[in-house]
Amino acid sequence: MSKPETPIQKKNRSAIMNAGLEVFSKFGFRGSTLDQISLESGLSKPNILYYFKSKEVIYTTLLGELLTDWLKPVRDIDPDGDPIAEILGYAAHKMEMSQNYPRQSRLYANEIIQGAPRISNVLTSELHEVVDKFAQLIKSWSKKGLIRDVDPHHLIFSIWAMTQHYADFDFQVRAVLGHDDPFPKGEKHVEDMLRQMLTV
Amino acid sequence: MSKPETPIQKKNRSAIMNAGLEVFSKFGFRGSTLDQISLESGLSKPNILYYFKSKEVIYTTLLGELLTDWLKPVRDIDPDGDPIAEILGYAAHKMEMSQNYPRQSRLYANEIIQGAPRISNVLTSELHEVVDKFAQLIKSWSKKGLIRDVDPHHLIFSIWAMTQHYADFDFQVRAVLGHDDPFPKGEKHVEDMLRQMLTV
DNA sequence: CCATGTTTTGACCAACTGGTAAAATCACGC
DNA sequence: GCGTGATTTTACCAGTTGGTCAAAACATGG
Repeated sequence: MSKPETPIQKKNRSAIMNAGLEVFSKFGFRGSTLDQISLESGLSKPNILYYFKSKEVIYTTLLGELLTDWLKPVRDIDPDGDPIAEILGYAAHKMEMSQNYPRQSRLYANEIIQGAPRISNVLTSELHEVVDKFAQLIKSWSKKGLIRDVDPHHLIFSIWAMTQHYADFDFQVRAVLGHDDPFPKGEKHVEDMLRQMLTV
Repeated sequence: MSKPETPIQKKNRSAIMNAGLEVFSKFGFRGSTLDQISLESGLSKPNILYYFKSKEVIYTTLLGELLTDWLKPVRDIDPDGDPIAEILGYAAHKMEMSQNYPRQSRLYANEIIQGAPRISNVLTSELHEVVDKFAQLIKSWSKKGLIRDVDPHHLIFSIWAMTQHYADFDFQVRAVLGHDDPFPKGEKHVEDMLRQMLTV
């Protein structure tokens, strides 16, 4: 029914989304202003509000899109695949996301640090559920002796932490490394780390 | 010369520091207001500015204290100690800091996510230097065959990431775990992970 | 209990904030 | 090239923000 989107709408909406991501990922919801988004997108403030009815709607739209992308790769893990390949594949995927979409990662980090005021329900329902399922799968792999005996939840936290670190703390990582690019080596390191942890 | 601090100054300054930490760690510099700090500390806004000349001074004072605490445990690593014990000890220390001082960790995370506008010089000088020294030490341990051959810088990133995750993403961790307390198990997991990674 | 320095408050300000309303401009099918 | 709806702008508003200032209240040693 609802949406025959004109090309100009498509263009402007996406410009706002992009500018919003840029600004919100740096300063969080409270620290960001419509003027910043206006400057970044090249659209006037009232024009932005013509496409999104409030600052909050821009923010929550971004968060919504993000959560979908965030949960998908967990759901895509194949219970019948090779355990170590599946887990390493998931980590590699997250690593690519950190490399190619660091702003999304920082937006998410900002939201969680604040106490996830706008997505706490998703965390306690959808995320909780999806992660529990993954954790059970890991447990079952352990029991079958296909991987080392590990705490599944904390293993998942480690994967998130290590991979997202390259996006969220990008600035620090580069400051410490100097001119050395973080990525090829970081990816190998994370893979190595997980393989050591999981190989029986 | 300068500072015979009266008890009342001491009390109020520390109340402001504490309130500032509470607020800034949640909302970052831009997202925080003096009114919030005023409410949190119980001091009126002009009274706060009587003790610190601006919002920025409160923030940078907090960051300064933080960086000292942050760098100290890296400097305390004993080059002549047992390699695995030293590295695991450092990780355990960071883990305790995440448990006992999560707000500091989140304040720092917020600053880095923003691109570290107020501490980039410290990162590229002091932190860079301290970390390089630690990395060299790790490298030398590897060469002597005392630990596995690992990328020292990325190992350090992993330790930071895994440990700080429990502070920065506390909300998510608890949402995923439900009622299960993150800490005793998280600590064991991180230790296990690092031991597997480092043991030859 | 007074004098002096310290601490706190109330009143205020200019800049910025998210958002509105209506008029002006534009795009496009006819 | 015209009319209609989509888009953009201009002008504006009320609330919030960081910060100032002078006066008031307080503390404390003599």
